Amino acid sequence: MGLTERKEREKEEMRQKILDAARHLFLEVGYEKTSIRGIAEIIEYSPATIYLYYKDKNELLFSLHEEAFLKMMAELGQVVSIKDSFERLVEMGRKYIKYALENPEMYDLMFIMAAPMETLECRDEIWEDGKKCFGLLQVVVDDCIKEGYFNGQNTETASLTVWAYMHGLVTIYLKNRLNFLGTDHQQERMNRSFELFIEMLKK
Amino acid sequence: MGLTERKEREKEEMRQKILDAARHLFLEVGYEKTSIRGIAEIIEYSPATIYLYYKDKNELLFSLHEEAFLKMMAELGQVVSIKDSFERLVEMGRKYIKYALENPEMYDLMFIMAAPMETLECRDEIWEDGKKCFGLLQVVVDDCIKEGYFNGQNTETASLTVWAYMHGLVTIYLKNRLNFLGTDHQQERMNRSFELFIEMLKK
DNA sequence: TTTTTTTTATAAACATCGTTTACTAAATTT
DNA sequence: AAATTTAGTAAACGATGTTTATAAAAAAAA
Repeated sequence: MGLTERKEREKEEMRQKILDAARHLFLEVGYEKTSIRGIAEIIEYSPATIYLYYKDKNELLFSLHEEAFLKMMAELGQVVSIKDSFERLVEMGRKYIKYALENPEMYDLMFIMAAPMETLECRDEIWEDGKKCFGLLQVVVDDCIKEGYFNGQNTETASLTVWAYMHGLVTIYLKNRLNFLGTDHQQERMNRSFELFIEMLKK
Repeated sequence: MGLTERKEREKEEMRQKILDAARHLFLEVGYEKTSIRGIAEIIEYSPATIYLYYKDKNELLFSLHEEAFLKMMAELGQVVSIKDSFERLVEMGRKYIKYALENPEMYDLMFIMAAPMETLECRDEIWEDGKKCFGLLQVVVDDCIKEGYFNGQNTETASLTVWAYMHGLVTIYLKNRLNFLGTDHQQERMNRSFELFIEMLKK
């Protein structure tokens, strides 16, 4: 009779409403200051209500982290239009850096924070978002391998190596560990390093 | 009359006592559960007393992070005995991985957490520990460059590239972002990647 | 040796936080 | 219309880092 459907829809709307508030706070004031109480205030419900829609804060953060992956993958996916395989990989790297630097809080959530991973562990699921995103990289790396790059290494190893470098580069910067080099020109130094890495990949 | 000296010594002893308790809790139950109250209980003083010796929790974590750097640098420094420059760099990489995997909480404190860096920012000092540690790497990389590696790149760029890769590799693993590959054999996959990276450095 | 002053320590409180419990009011089913 | 399920909340619980007012101990000055 369409009643359970309406209920289901309303429930989903409420979840979305909570998520919107969470995202807003997260981007506005950062992770540290994003509280359940703060979210509750924005949506004008009591804090306890949030627990009717999300098991705990970790689950909420996990949902946010899923959203962030969708956005990042949409941006990384744009490189399909590039014909040359290696140039496709290079551009993907650039877009990865761009995303990380423009969305530092989300990047943290996706690849550093423990919270979202903990919801997976207690249900022992696999990390689907990470797997899919890594898959995106693997496809491009595989194309490069077919053209003779990475001298015949297997796709997974080569992809992991590229990812590790990219991730290391952006997190060193985002977590302010590049401060001992002057506070200026840090991004220039990153670019130089990125170009060297690209050269190394060319073998 | 040696009185101020004794006072100074006692003050330093108390700071050390607090630091010992903090380190103990940190290694025992992890960062998340290390609280000022917990530290106070161990040393059998009131929580407020700790604030007579450390400005805030960040400063305490900063002291811990300094200790961790001393230990890491002692371990990385062992490679001086290796004659061949490139092999010295490789071994340094292995030791870096080893340290990170054996001291995950301390590694987090040194290179990921915001807290210790914040004590620097409010006094706008430079990050001496990071600078020194990076210097250790630079010396080894520079020796490699002199022997023709990194085809004539400048030392800083080459060092940053190596560090970024190493840091990325260990943090992806430590922060459980390698879980989508089976929960087993993760360290094997890291080793394969490390070896590929070494090959890439050989140009 | 008193008396004053400085240092050291703390109990209690403040303002947060994530989360749970007991309860009410509204919506739905019978 | 009565019984039952659902949605929402106020208040509390047990934490957290930190500050303030106050007391006790130690050192300096008288």
